[in-house]
Amino acid sequence: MTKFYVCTAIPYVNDKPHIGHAVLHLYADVLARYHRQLGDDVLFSAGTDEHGGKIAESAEKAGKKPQELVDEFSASFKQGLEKLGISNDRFIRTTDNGHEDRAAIIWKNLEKDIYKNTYSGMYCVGCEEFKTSAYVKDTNGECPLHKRVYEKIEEENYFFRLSKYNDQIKKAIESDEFTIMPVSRKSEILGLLKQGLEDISISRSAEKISWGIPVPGDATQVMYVWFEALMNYITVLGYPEHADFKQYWPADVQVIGKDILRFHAAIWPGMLLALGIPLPKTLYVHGFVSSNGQKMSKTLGNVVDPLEVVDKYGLDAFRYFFLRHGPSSEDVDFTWEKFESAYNSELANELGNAVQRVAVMVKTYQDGVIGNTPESKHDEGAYNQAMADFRFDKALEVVWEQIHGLNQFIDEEKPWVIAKSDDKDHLREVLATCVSNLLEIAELLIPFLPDTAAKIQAVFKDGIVRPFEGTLFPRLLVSHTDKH
RNA sequence: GGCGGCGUAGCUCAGUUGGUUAGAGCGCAGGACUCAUAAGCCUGAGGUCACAAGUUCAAUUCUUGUCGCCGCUACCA
Repeated sequence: MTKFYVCTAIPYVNDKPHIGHAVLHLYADVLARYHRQLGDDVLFSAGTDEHGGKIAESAEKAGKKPQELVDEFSASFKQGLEKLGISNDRFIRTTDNGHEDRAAIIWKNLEKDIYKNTYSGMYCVGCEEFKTSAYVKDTNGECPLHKRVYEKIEEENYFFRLSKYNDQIKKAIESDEFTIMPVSRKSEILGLLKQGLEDISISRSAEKISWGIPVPGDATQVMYVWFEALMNYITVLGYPEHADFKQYWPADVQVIGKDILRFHAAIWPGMLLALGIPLPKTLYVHGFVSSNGQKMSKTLGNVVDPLEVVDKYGLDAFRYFFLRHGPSSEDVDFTWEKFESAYNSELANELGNAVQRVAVMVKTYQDGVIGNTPESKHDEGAYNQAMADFRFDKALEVVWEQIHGLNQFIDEEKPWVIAKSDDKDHLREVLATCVSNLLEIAELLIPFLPDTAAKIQAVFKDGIVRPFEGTLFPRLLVSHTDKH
């Protein structure tokens, strides 16, 4: 049995989950479901990143202990995943004992490439990152992402000899031994590697940032949160000794957002090389979700809550929109107008209505009896290729072509005309063909719209049409007005 | 400043290893039908393929330049 290990970046939990997190997990979920359907031994891991100064700060503001704060936020992330139908097998928290213990082991195993040095620089607590002097100057001394002034920090830190692995990483990426998708991201990181990676600071003074995993053997330092968070992809498998690690590593796909490419395509592979374990096979990098072409932000007031969409239109409609209209471009643009248009024309009119018209005809003309369904097998090459390329939009396009084909078939055959003749056999044959088409479509939809696929199967499965309550994707009558 | 990408029908995009009529979806218009969630099906609409120059028998597709947009990165000779 082929194994398939997919893991998502673990969100930093100093705020509630947003639509970007939803999309991240959605893509990984589709891969997981697709590979389960193929019969692979799938492990899908997600989780939350919970240490660092920013969380300590948020906790203080909220008058809570860091642990309380991350317990709350982590729980809301976990709950969010459930509501989005994310089928992750594991949920790791970087405050789990298992992760903390194993992070210490990893640190020890990396020690040949760790050294102490004095670091001095401008630091943004928001980014948890030191900034170059040029960048500081460019941004007028204030982080544009977090709207906060940089702090000058000078301290002794541990450093990781990342520069040592520059060429190995580059080679692995160039040769696609470590594949980065889409290709534009591959060239982006190769550009960076061409300039050469510098060693990175991987610890912080425990005095300043106490909310972190202690550096083994040095109580004055805690691990830099990013350095330690990256380890989750193997600590969740029980690195180094657990059977799961041997079974599932290397990851077949790691799914991340474009903002953290550098950590996953440079630092993380450097760590793995230093540990002497294989690199992930593929890194899939997705874009952001914009709204009307603009970045979603609280100040603009255009933030869309994924759960609001799910509550209003249903889970599968949410999944559909981002899978069909997402991965084709750098960023997916969400507007209620676009969403509703896709919902009505593609889900309600084309798919939902096709299911309805077939079900009703079988019921009306044949008392619900379908009879023997012929084998329906379209060429799924394009679909599978699209899945291999992470082009979920293209895969769905293939499915929708098939839906269109079914609607065409119905219009050409005109079962309602046949029904008026005496040719019962022909009618039965035509309708059975429609049903087998729908069952095949349902099969293809399983990774994308699991509930819808199950509903379609439930209606047509056993040779008779089972009544189903309600409507698959009821048409929306009222149009939502987008606020600007 | 460096590296990379983009600019194609009203909108979102695909495509051309250079060559008679440049494609899809949405939107729009028209048509035939009625099983269905007033859904579905069919047809059509004709865009200087950013601009300029160059290479070529021939460029939207190659080269260079200009303008505009975006991503990464940096201040180095």
